[in-house]
Amino acid sequence: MLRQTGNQSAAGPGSQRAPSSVPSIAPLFDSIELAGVTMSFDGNVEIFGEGEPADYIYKVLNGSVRTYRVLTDGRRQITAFHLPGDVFGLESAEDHSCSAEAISQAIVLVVKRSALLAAADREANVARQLWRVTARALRQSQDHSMLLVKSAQERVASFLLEMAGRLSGASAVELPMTRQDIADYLGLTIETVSRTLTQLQGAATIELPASRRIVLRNRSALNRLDS
Amino acid sequence: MLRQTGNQSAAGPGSQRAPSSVPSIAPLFDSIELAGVTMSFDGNVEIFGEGEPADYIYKVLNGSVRTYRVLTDGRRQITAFHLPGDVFGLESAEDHSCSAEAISQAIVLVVKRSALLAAADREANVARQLWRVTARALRQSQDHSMLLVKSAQERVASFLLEMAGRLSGASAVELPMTRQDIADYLGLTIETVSRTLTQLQGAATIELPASRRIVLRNRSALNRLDS
DNA sequence: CGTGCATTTGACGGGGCTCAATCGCCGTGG
DNA sequence: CCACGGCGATTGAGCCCCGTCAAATGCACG
Repeated sequence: MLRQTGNQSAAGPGSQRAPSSVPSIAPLFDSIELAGVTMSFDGNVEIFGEGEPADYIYKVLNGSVRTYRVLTDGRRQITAFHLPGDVFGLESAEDHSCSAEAISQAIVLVVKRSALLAAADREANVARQLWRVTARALRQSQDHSMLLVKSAQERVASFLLEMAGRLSGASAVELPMTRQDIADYLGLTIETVSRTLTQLQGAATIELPASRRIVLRNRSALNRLDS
Repeated sequence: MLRQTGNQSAAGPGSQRAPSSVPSIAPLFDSIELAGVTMSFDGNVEIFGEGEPADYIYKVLNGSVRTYRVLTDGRRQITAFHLPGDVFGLESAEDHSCSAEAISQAIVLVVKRSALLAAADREANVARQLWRVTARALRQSQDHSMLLVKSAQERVASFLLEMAGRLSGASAVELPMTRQDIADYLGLTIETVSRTLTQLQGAATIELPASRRIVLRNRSALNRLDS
């Protein structure tokens, strides 16, 4: 198993190379022999930084990744969580508009942007996939904007439903991220997130066997809050 | 001058056709003879609705357009304002993820989605432009998300700077939208928007000769608030 | 068992929302 | 020319949700 840790920022494929052929399943990365390189990042290690040249495009194979921006006063806003199968880092501009960090240990497929764009020029199918993935990210970003204007209860309920849908789809969720991550994603404080969760637990809407583990007891109540 | 008003929703090019050749300047729409159709919409008239099939892609030639979503409880969140030159309605999915309305009278270039996608399949250059425009919209959506976690003062300051940059770039701005539009864009109430503006006027940061007209007196103070 | 970090819980204050009244602008008609 | 009505915008009063500050609890690891 390959492992590349402590690799700070501006992560192009470094010394460790993947065992050549990676069975890429994603629509964007198959049909082309872009055979990227896989890299592994420890938790809280930067994958790329805001403002850095966007020379690579990434796909989560394992683990989870957060992309975020930092305001001048230090507040951090997480723009998206990326789970296995998700593509991130697609920028049309030269530079990344946000930073990316592994949440816990994550294995990521890395593809040279120039190679992908060249392939897109050659094969219309690749170009179409590239556009679809970007358009889907746009829709998700808009979904996220909708979150940010709701009440704390609505934001937390929406978040739980989103995560339950993306991780397993079952009613038991093993969250990969901390309360601080959740708070920065929802535009709340950790205290408000925590209080809202215990409040939902008190209403028998959810159950909290462990801080990272959440069981959805009453999905319709959550959907009602989702508004 | 062509004019097509009261055209409710699901707006495909209707009976009125443009005087054939439209000098399209936008990167996305030139280099192809997609010679779309221009349509005119009165203020507050729907151009397309959320959930409707996304059969067309649009570009503002004149006037301004808002795209928005409505939450189940009736709250409206404006996702973006589209000014002359802006492209909107690009969806990879079959259906529109939001609704679009003209703010005041607006003239819009309409291009069949299938034609644009076919052209993208034939010409790599078109495909690249399509991707670039979508990626830029993604970045703008993320910028918008950053707005929504700031304080009221910061949101209004950011909004004024954004609009000043997009309309003219000068320090005098003639806003096309109402206070309600601004509030729904910033995730605030009209009262808070209004109070914040008068507050900024009191601090000699801006001037309000008319409710729609705003003069930026102290740009650096606004930048400081923008945080 | 002790240390460190994440999470929870509590008390309190303030920023923005709600409800309501007033103002200002503009078009219409007497 | 002015009165009136309608609508958008402003202003005021009160309250509540959520942020802030602080302390306690739980949990993993040495």
